[in-house]
Amino acid sequence: MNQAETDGEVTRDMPPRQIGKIHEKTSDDDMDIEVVISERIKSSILGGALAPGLKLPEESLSEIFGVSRSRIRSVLQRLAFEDLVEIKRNRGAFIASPSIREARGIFDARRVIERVTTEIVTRTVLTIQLAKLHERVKGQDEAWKQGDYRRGIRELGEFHLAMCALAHNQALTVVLERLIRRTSLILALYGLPNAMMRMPAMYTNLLAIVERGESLSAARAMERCLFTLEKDLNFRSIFSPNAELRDVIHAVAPD
Amino acid sequence: MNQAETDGEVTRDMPPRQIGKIHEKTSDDDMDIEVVISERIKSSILGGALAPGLKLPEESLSEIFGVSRSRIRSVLQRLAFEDLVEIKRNRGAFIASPSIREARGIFDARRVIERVTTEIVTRTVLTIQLAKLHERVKGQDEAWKQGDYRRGIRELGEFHLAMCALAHNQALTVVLERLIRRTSLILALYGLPNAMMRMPAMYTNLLAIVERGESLSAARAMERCLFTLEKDLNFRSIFSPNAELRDVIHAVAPD
DNA sequence: TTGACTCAGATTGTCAACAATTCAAGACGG
DNA sequence: CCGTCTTGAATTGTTGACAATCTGAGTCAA
Repeated sequence: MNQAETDGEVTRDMPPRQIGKIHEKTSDDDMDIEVVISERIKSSILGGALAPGLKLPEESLSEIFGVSRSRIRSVLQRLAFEDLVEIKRNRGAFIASPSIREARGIFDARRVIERVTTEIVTRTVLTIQLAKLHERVKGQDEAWKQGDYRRGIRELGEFHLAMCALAHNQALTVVLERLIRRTSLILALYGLPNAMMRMPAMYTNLLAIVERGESLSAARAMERCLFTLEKDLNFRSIFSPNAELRDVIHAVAPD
Repeated sequence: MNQAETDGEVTRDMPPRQIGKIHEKTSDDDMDIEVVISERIKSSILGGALAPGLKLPEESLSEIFGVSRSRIRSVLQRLAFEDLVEIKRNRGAFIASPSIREARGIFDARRVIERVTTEIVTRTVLTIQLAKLHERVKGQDEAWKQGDYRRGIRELGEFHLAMCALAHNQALTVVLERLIRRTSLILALYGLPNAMMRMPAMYTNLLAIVERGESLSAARAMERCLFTLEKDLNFRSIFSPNAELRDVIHAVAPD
């Protein structure tokens, strides 16, 4: 998130008000090419199209996206900071492959954080503010039913993030965001679609408890959601090991 | 931490055992120059020698350290991910200047996490494992008394990190590490040396409670430590605004 | 056959020149 | 005097060429 601020238009200091015409292209959809590429690769990884440990050669990517290698290099650097790829010195970038142990640790950490935030939210939030969360659950449900695994994972992550955001602690939200990214990768690599379909019901239940204001119970319900997600991981997923990078990435529609 | 793994010797895959002579310079203290530069700048910032918001021009740094601009560029990128500097597109890198609001958020987040980890540690740790923590407190005490502010802050951070590490949750430790880095910056910029001198006593007290195994009480003591740190911030510290970058950075001994 | 060495081919790391952007100072008209 | 536009120096962004490094196949002796 920190890095996301430094590129694109967020950083641009807007003048307090428009005084005459300043520049011609004030409305930039100039969206940074590096962000686009990075999102594209991220989608491919999170869509489960790329096997963990797969190498991402700079030149292949630079040809695929039609930009110079240095640009790709910068993108890979960014993805490395997001823990989606792993850069080994003089050897290149590879799709990250989180271990079982690491996955367990991530879920442990999330339970610690989300237990607390859920409790806070339950005590402070107004029912109307939960509308967004209900939407996420609905979106997630649709996604699973349509077999859109990638969207399902995204909606699931955004549900948790939105919930945390209601606790109004910026630092915790940033921290959780990182953990959620990592979780999304884990789900993409090792999650079981069938198991996922049971999640929306659990989230609906969680929201009902939140609305009733039962904070401790809500915290426990959140913990159960996370336990369920963790329980249904399968660390022996199969990937097609020799798929062509170009085909795989092109096959994934940009978000 | 993720990034720290990708440079230096950690990444190098050592052969399972030495078979004859492989390379001549097996013992490399070849330590990556970028790491050195990055540590140097970090020291200057955390030593409080550089004012928040100060610009870090690529060329000045490249002259100071005698390396090409691209190297500096990469270093600044890394420091940006560590939240020590802020990179604004087309405008360069600046020393980060966290706001009051942000500082409060950081401490809130840390209380949530460290409350739990302290409780876990108190329930599971053996007294002998606390030796390292006692050392940190001692080191911190010495540092404050000698007026070595930078070391004091470092020891303080490492105390908290070491405590968290005893809870054996890798993911939480990584997350806390980030928050501690940010806290160190905040203390360097806005902390009051006099107020800091009271900390070692508080930590000693905390450790005593941990040793007695009173987990809830320990968690509360940890919270009090964090509250005290937060309370004694002074957001109007004065910096010498026109110090020469070269002098300031050279004046700081590398760690 | 095994293990150590050698040597291309491929891939990543680094650099220095060039292009694009920002920022501050000055000119200009109202 | 205020706001706008112009201009140019300073700074950052980008590129393509070159250097350093890794990998793996092939060679050779034991």
